[in-house]
Amino acid sequence: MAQKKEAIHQDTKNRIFMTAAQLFATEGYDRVSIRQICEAVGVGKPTLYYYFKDKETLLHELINYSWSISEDLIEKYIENKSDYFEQIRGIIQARKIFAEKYPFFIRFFIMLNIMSVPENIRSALIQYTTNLFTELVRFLQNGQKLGHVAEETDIFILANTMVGTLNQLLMRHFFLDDKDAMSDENLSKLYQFWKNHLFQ
Amino acid sequence: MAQKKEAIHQDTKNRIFMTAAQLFATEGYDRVSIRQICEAVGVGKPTLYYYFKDKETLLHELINYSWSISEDLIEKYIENKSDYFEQIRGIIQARKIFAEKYPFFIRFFIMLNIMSVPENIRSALIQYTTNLFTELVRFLQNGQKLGHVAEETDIFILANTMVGTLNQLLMRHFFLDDKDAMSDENLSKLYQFWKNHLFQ
Amino acid sequence: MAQKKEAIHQDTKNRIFMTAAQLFATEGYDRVSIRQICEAVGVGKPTLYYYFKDKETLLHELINYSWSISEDLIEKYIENKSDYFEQIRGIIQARKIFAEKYPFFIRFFIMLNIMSVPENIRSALIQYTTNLFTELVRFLQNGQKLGHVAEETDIFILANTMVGTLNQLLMRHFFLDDKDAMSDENLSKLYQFWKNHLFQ
Amino acid sequence: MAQKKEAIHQDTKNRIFMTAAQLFATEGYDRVSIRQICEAVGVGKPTLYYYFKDKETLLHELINYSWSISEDLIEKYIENKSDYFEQIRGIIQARKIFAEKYPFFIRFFIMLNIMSVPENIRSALIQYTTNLFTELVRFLQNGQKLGHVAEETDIFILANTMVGTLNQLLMRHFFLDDKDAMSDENLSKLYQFWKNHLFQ
DNA sequence: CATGAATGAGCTTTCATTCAT
DNA sequence: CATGAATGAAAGCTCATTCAT
Repeated sequence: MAQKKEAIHQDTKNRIFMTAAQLFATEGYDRVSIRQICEAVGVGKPTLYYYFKDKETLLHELINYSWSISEDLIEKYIENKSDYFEQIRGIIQARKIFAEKYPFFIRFFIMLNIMSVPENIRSALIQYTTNLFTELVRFLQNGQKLGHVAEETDIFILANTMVGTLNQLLMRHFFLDDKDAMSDENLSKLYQFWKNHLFQ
Repeated sequence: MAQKKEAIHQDTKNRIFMTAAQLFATEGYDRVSIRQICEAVGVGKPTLYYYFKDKETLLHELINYSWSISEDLIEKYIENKSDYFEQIRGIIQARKIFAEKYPFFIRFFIMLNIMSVPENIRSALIQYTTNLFTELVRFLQNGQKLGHVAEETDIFILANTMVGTLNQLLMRHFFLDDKDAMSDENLSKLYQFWKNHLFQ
Repeated sequence: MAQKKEAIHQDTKNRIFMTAAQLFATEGYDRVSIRQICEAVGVGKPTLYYYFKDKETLLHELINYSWSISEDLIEKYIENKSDYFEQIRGIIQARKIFAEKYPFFIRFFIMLNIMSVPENIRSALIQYTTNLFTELVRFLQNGQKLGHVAEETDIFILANTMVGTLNQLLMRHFFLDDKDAMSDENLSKLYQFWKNHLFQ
Repeated sequence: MAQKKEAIHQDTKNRIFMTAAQLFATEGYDRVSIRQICEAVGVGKPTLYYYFKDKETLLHELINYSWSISEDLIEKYIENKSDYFEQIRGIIQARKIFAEKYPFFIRFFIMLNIMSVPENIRSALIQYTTNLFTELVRFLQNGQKLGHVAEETDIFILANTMVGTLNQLLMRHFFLDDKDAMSDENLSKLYQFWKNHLFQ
C-alpha cells in the first residue's frame, strides 16, 4: 500500500516535473505561471506546492535533473571510449542524443545559459558549465600530448570553437527550426570538418 | 525654440529607450515591468505609452535600433575593406566594438535569440539572423573562389563554426563574466586560429 | 462539515453577486469598478475572479439570474391562472412584485435594455425580450379568439401599449423617484383602464 | 477675417459636438473616451478642452441642444395645429421626425433617461421630462373638457400610456433594430388605435 | 486656436503563495 | 496527498485633465 502510494506520489511529482520542463522550454520560465502548469497537469496549486517549495525550487530541481542526464550521456558516449577520435565523435553524439531524447531539457538548458534566473541558480549553472568546459580543455590537452592536436594550437580557442559550433547548430535546430542542423548527415560533416581542420 | 522642444522630446524618448535596453539586457524582457522602466527614467507611465504603443512595440523598436547599429558596424568593419583577410579580421572586430560600445544591446541581442518573445518579434529576429548568415555564406563562397578557403571545406559548417565561436566568446564575456574572452589578445589568437585552421 | 463549507462558498459568491447587482443598478455597469465591488463585499479582488471569469461574465450571470426570477414570477402570476382577466391582472402583478422584491434587478434590467453592454450580452438580452414579447402576442391572439380583444384591434400595437406603459411606470418609479407610479392604487387604476379601453 | 475665424471656430466645435453625440449614442457616455472623440474629429485633446470645460460639460451642452431640437419639433408639429386630433397626430409625428432626422440625439436621449449620469445632469433631465409630461397632461385635461377624452378616463394613466407606447416603439426601433416599429404604416396604425381605444 | 508632452489616479486582470480542511 | 477558497502585490494599460508654447 505504501508502495502504491509512493508510486502515485512519484507519478504526480513526475508529471508536474515534465510538464513544467516542457512549458518552461517552449514559453520561458517567466512566461509560465503556476496556474498554467497545474492546469496542464490537472492538479490544484497546493499540490504543486506540496512537492516543490516554490517556483524557483521547481526550476532548480529541473536543472539538476537535466544536468544529471547530460552527465550520464557524457559518460556513456565519451568516457567509456578509449580511442581518441571515437571520443571526439562521442562529444558530438552525446549532444545529438540529448537533443533527440530530451528536446525539452536541452532547449531549456540552452535557455538557461542566457535567461535571467535567480542568482543562486545562475551560479549553479556557471559552476556546471565551467566544470564541463574544464573537462573538455583537459581532454584537448591530453590530445595535444597524444599528438592529435597540433603543438601550436590554442586549446582555449579550440575548446570554444567546438562548444560554440555545437551550440550554434543546436540553436539552429531549436530556435530557427532548421531540422537539418542536427541531422546525422550534417553531424558527420561536422566530424569530418573537425578531423580535417582542428585535429591531426 | 522648436529645436529645443524637439531636443527635449528626443531626450525623453531616448532616455526611455536606453533605460529599457539596459534593463531588458540585464534582467530579461519579462522580468522588467513598465513601472520599473518609468521609475528608472523618472517619468509617469502614460509618458512611456505616449511614445510607445505598448511594451512589445518598445521591444521591437529596440531590436530595430540595435540591428541598425550592428549593420553600421558591419559596413564599417567589413564591407569597406578590400583585402579578404582584412575582412575576416573585420568580422571579429565588428563584434568586439559592438560588445564594447553597446554592451546592453549585444547582451540584449544574444538574449533575444533564445528568449521567449512575442511571435512577431521572433520572426523579425529570425529574418535578421538568417540574412546575416546568408551574407557570411556568400562571403565564404567567394573566399573559396579566391582560393582562401579549401575546395573541400564545407561552407555551411565553416560559417556555423565562425558564428558559433564568436557567440560562445560573447557568452563567456557577458554571462560567465569572463572578461578575457573578448580581450584584444584573445581575439588576436582567434584570428590566428582561423587563419591557421580554417583558411589558407 | 462539507455542508458548512459549501454554505460559506455560496455565501461569498452570493454576496459578490448581490452587491454587484446593487451597484450596477445604481451606478451603471461601466461606472462600477471591480475594486468597488470587492471593497463593498469585503474580499480581495482575486476572490471575485475566483468565482467569475471576468467582469463581463459577472454581468452575464447576473442577467441570467435576474431573468430566471422574472420567469418564475411570470409562471406564478400568469400561467397558473385560468381566467383571462386574472391573467391580465397577473401581468401587472408580476411586474409589481418584481419591482418590490428585487428592486436592484429590475432597475438593472431596465438599464440593460438601453445601456451599452458587450455585444454577446446584448444579443442574449434581445433574445430574452423578444421571447417574452412573443408570448404576450400569443396571449393576446388567444384573447381575440376568446372574444376578449376586439376583432379589429391591432395586436402588435396592443402588446407594445401594454409593455410600454408598464415600463413607463417602472421608469417613473425608479428613475424619477415617483413612488406612486407602482402603488397598488395606481396599478388598480391601470387594470381598470385596460379593461375599459383595451379589452372587452 | 474675424468672421472666417469664427466660422472655423464654430466648425470645429460643431464637429466635436456631433461626433460626441454620435459616439455617446452608440457606445454610451462612460464607454467613450475623450481620446476617442478627439481622434474621430481629428483634433488634439487640448482643443476639445478649449471648447468644453470637461467631459461632463460636453454632455450637458449636448443634452441642452438635443432638448431644444425636441422643443422646436413640438412647437412645429403640435402647438401650431388647432384641430385636437391633428395635435394628437402631431405628437406621434414629432417623435418620428426626431427619430429620423436626429437619430443620434434620440438614441442619446432615451439612454439618458436611464443611464447613470452626474447628479446635476440627472436633475436637469428630470426637470425637462416632468415639464413635458405636465404639458401632455394639460393637453389631455383640455381634451376631456372638449369631450375628446371620456369623463371617467384616468388622465395620468392615459398620459403614461401614450408616452410609454411611443418610447416602446422607439426602443424597438433603436435597440432591437426593428425598423418597422417607427414606419409610417405602423404609426398610422398607432394613431387609429389611439382614436379607437383612447379617445372619442 | 491648436499642439506635443506630461501627469496622478485608476482600470481590469494575473501573479506566486497559503490557509483550513 | 489533495482540494477549494482566499490573499497582497503587482502586472500592463488607459482615463480625464493640464501645462507651456
